[in-house]
Amino acid sequence: MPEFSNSQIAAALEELGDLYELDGAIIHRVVAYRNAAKAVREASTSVAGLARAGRATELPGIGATLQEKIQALVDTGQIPAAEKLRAKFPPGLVAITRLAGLGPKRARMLYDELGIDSLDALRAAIESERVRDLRGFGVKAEENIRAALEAAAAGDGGEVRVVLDRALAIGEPIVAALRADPAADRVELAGSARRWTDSVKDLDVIATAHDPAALAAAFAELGTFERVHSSGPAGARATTHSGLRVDLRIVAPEQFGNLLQHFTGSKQHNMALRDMAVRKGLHVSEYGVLDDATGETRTCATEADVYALLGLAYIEPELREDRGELEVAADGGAGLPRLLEPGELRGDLHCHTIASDGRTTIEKMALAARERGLEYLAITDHSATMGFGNDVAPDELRRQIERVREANAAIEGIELLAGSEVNVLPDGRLDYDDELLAQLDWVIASVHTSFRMPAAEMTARIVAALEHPLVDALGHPTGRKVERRPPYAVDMEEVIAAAARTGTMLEINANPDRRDLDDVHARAAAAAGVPIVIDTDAHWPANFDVARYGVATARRAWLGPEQVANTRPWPELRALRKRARR
DNA sequence: GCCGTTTTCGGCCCGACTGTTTTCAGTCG
Repeated sequence: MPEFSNSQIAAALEELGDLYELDGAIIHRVVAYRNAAKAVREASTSVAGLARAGRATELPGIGATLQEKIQALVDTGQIPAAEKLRAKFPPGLVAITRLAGLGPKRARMLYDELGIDSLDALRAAIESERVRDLRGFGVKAEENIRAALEAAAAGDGGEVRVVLDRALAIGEPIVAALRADPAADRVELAGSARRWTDSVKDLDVIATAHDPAALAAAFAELGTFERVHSSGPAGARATTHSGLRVDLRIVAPEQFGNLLQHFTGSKQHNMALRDMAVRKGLHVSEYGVLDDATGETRTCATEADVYALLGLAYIEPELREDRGELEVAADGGAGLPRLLEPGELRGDLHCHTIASDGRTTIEKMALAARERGLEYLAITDHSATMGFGNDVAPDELRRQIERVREANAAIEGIELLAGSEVNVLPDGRLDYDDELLAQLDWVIASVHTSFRMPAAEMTARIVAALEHPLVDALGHPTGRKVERRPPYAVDMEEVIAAAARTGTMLEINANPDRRDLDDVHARAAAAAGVPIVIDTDAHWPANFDVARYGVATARRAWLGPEQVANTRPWPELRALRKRARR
């Protein structure tokens, strides 16, 4: 029986929740499965291992029943209840619940009354106008289902998420323009963009204004939009030329804190927050906080007031994911981390030049890094077996080391380090020999080939690289690309344990398309005592500006400056490398 | 199905919108 990963267990629990929902279970039971799936997905250790030891109940939202079901899954490969329900409901039924406007209740009605068990069967029923006669449906419902089916067939039925840098490239200028408008008072980007998630579905902007209608009109007239759906004193709603939906909400100043808190989310954070509030007789919404004791609704001009009113310490937006932040904030807030700030990174340990697939010279990269206030920069072109740009064969690397030393002597104000991003071969070996690696100041090992190896082999391959005495850090550890490519199959718990054991650092690659380690893994790695490095992987001078996405991932991982190695001056960081500690 | 400085049983976030209904269920965020 191959080991189940946390994400596989989480997917099984999600599916079981969906099946119970179709089966008509009370919603709280369904929600319990979804909460459990979230807890499993975000757990910092192997849930399969926990379940086998009978300890999965240590995770929030997992009790005796779910412990038993997870144990059955990891021991036998299946959950009996899921097998039974799968036999009861055809897989096409779940596809129907995914259509816009249709949920489990209505899908079940279609199945029970008309035998509709697939999208094709649903389409046929719509064509023959049989759906309109069902209780709770009508002609309008048929029209909406027809549109949802067409949207699904055209491929735009699914959720389209935009990687954060593209979304901010749209959202930040909108906020700047609105702030500059004479009608505006306060303007803030809210939503998941404010929490710096990897990608977003839409943008939410929250504002106060002394002339709301004028601000909404100014918003509607920005050249950014292909279409403005609505505009009035309460706000406006529009879609950009690139298809991103942007909502502007304008609110009275005394309610600004409530609205900003609500629309910053996350949904999970807000649900847990409201649940905590209810226990104190308080009811939180975007409009205020209703107190059962007085029957009055209090409004808040700032978010800090909202949290204070609930007896909570202020929680930074990046932490609002219901990953334990509320419990810590309720306990006085001393357990909330002092998060890393962008200006605290002193160096960058991963960039490329024309020696491999970068687009400019060592000198130009050095000047760009210095301009951004960095004290040191490692030049880490790809190693010999890479197909990117010019291969850096061993002799070429020797010349590159010389070039770095010369540039370092010529350029004041920044220390240049000779490094390499060395490929980890499928068998775990590196493609330079140790004599050459030992001449480098900094060695990053990365996987760039054979992504589809089985998990056990990939894990062994990466662990072998971590055990190499001259590997200082592992680059983009899971190989994922945000919204484009899932991580390769690898046991990250084992990788993190190996990094901790060997004293190898793990990278948060700041490229917004990577952000790898992700927030969950970075938090687990830091908790295991692994030093984190945040690198831009810059291929061009302007790429150094992506550092903020790496900082954001670190903040979402609860990291402070002491856990991020490149907040230290180079002499201190140099001494942290395992080769210096032997 | 989970959980408890109200509770081991009886709760479980809140509001908007839609379309179908004669007062509300289902879906969505």
